[in-house]
Amino acid sequence: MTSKPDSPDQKPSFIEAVRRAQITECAIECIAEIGYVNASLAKIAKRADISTGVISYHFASKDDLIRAVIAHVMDTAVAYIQPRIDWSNPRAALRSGIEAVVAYYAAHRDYSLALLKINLAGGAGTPTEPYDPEIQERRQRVMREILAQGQEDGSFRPFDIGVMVAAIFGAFDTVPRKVAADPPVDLPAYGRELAELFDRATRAD
Amino acid sequence: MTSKPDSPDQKPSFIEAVRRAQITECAIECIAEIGYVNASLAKIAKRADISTGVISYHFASKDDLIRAVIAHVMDTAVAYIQPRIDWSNPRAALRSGIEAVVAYYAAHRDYSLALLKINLAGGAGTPTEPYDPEIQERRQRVMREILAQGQEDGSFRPFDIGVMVAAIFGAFDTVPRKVAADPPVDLPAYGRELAELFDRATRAD
Amino acid sequence: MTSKPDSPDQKPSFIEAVRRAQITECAIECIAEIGYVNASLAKIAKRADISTGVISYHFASKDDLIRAVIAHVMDTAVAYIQPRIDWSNPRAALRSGIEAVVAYYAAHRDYSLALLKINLAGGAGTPTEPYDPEIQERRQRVMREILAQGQEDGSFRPFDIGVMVAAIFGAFDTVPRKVAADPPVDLPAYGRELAELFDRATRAD
Amino acid sequence: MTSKPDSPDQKPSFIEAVRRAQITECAIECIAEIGYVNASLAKIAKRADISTGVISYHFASKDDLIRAVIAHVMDTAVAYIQPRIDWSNPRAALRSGIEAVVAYYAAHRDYSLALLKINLAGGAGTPTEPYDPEIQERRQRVMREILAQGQEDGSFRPFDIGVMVAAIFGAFDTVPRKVAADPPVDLPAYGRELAELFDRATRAD
DNA sequence: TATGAATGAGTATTCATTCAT
DNA sequence: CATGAATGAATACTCATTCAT
Repeated sequence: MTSKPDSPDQKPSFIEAVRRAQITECAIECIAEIGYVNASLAKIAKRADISTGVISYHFASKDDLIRAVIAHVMDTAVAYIQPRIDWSNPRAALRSGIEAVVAYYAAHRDYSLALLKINLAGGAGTPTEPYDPEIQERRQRVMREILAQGQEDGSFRPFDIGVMVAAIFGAFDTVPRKVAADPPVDLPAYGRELAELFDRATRAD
Repeated sequence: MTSKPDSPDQKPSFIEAVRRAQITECAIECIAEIGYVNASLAKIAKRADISTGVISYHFASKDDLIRAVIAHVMDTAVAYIQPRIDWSNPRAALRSGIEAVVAYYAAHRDYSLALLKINLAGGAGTPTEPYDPEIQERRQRVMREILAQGQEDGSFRPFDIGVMVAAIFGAFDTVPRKVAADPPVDLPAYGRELAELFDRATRAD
Repeated sequence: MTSKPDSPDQKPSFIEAVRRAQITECAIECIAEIGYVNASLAKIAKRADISTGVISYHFASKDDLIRAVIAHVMDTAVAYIQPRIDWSNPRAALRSGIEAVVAYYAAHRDYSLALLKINLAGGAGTPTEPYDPEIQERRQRVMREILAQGQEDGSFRPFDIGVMVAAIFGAFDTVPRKVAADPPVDLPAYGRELAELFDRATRAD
Repeated sequence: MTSKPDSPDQKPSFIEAVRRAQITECAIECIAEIGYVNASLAKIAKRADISTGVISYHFASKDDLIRAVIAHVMDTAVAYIQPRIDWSNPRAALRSGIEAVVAYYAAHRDYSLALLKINLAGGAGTPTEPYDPEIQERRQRVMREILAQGQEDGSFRPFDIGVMVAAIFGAFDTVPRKVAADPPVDLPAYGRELAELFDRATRAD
């Protein structure tokens, strides 16, 4: 749905895939480092040591590239986080989920930083919406499920799920800035702190 | 370091102040509406119904203007929030503080939205820092004090203050997006939910 | 209807008018010389010895500039041709009209050449339509009137007016290529030949 | 001077000829449909469902391809029109010639449209000449002969042959735009009108 | 032969900034 | 003080062409 071959889905051709991956990676680094605004195709190309035309050759537009970036980040995030969630009960799921996200952010600082910056750059035109609202939805879906389950089985108190999810992801968005902070932050501890924080914020009684 | 180059720091001159205020205000509206990226000096000037040269005359650079925007937003925020904090005890201070911030965001949607967008656009060059780290510091100072007091007098449990502050402000940053959400969000309720959330997250026992 | 000031119609400001005229003139020369396709803003700017930004400053877009070119050519053409038409009777009107058009083309070779090239460059998207069908309409209106009058009063035979007008303007479009031909063409004679041609083609009997 | 650089002018090789024909055909369609300007090699290649490199392999340059297009159109035109000319006398030849050309245009709308658009796009550099003056010469040769014969045997009045030929072809160039006009034009009638027009314009007395 | 990947110049347009008036 | 005009660099994107495979 992203790329250029209009003859629907032939074969992405090995080198094509490699190039796209390389460009996507460089774009992520660029955005993380200098911001979404300043990450021009020229700068991304220079970082990849290719000509700008190459990017246009492999991606239909800058928007197409950005969507590839988002997709890549989301995919790796899901792959990393999903198996780390302990589904034995909602409280455990929440704690492990939060810690997994922080761990992922710690492991892929550029990825999460890039995603954050893209999401807040402004997007289509509507002032309040992030780059792609559907992306936000996908990000939050699992967390929403955990909270709903916990309220159902009585392990969580009756709070507004939308507010809680927003707060949790608001907290997540602070992580990238901490990753390379000086002095360095103990990220596993950061994750545990957040887990404790939201466990207390959500649990019954 | 800010404005007029020639006369070192003589008289801010009435008209000077008025113009700066007018331009600052228009810049805020512009940034909130069309995003930091798209808020060019030309567009800001058009909104203020002045020529672009006027902006350059009163502000040394676009960066200078943005700093003025930040300063203005911060000042009004402090003026709004400060007197709304109930200092009778730390827990009351935290709750009232959180609700005051949300109320401020609700009342000055453009201000907070602009600030948020500026902070995430990429900034000076350092990868992890927002547009101006000192600004962030100022924003968080009061909240930090409240938490410290509460831990001292035993009304708060022993958590990492840095993490808690980050989480609280992460939650704050979600508010602007909710302000103009469709369907509209009940913002006082949103503030109360957040207050309850962080009260539970912080209180002793 | 053409230009940039959105505050509807203040004052075109002397220098503004001068610049627009200069740029329009250079655009005409460029298009006439190297073709509509190759007449990039950069080349037009170079010919005017200004930076490309100046063009963008005075014209909202390239399309806007082209429309200004068309309008300018049309205006001068009407001003030149209109008073040269002898309205004493349809046959005289047709002959004088044709000769006036050829004379205009001879006098303003670049203008007519530019118009011709613009009209055939392809325009909006529809394959058969010229750049702006309405322009074509305006060009042909007077000639259409003359022919209709002549058919009414019996001085012209009953032919299809649309075909005749097309043929006449088809003949006009050949003039620019003759203007600078080598060996040079006797243009007044060319005009007289065409007048004779279409007089015979149209007259009764 | 045209294609393959290495083997001077050995064997055009069957597949070579086929490919060239295919590409030429697609180029014509492209130019007719989206205009000479927009008909990039990439788009032509896409239409032919081949890679862009193939075009560059079979044609030395885009210019070379365009010349092939012109040649192909000219060849088919001659093949179509030539046998339809009634040579019994000059007036019959003129009428039948004109109707044959219009008929050809009607039958091969894309061909004539493409030729027209190429000729007016700007060409080599000389301002007044169409893409290839020699082509124009070839187009007009037969018509020129007919007119000369008619003047010799007294069936045509003494007019300037150059002017008359120009007018006739000027009229021809209006046909492609009529072909796909909305509402549709009755083209045989159009041809008959033009024939009548130029018969009256040329005949003696 | 044919391909798809790559290049580098070129496209229109926007931008922050400067400066004479 | 303010303006409008001008600049030159930067923007995303397209193009004809080349070349290793």
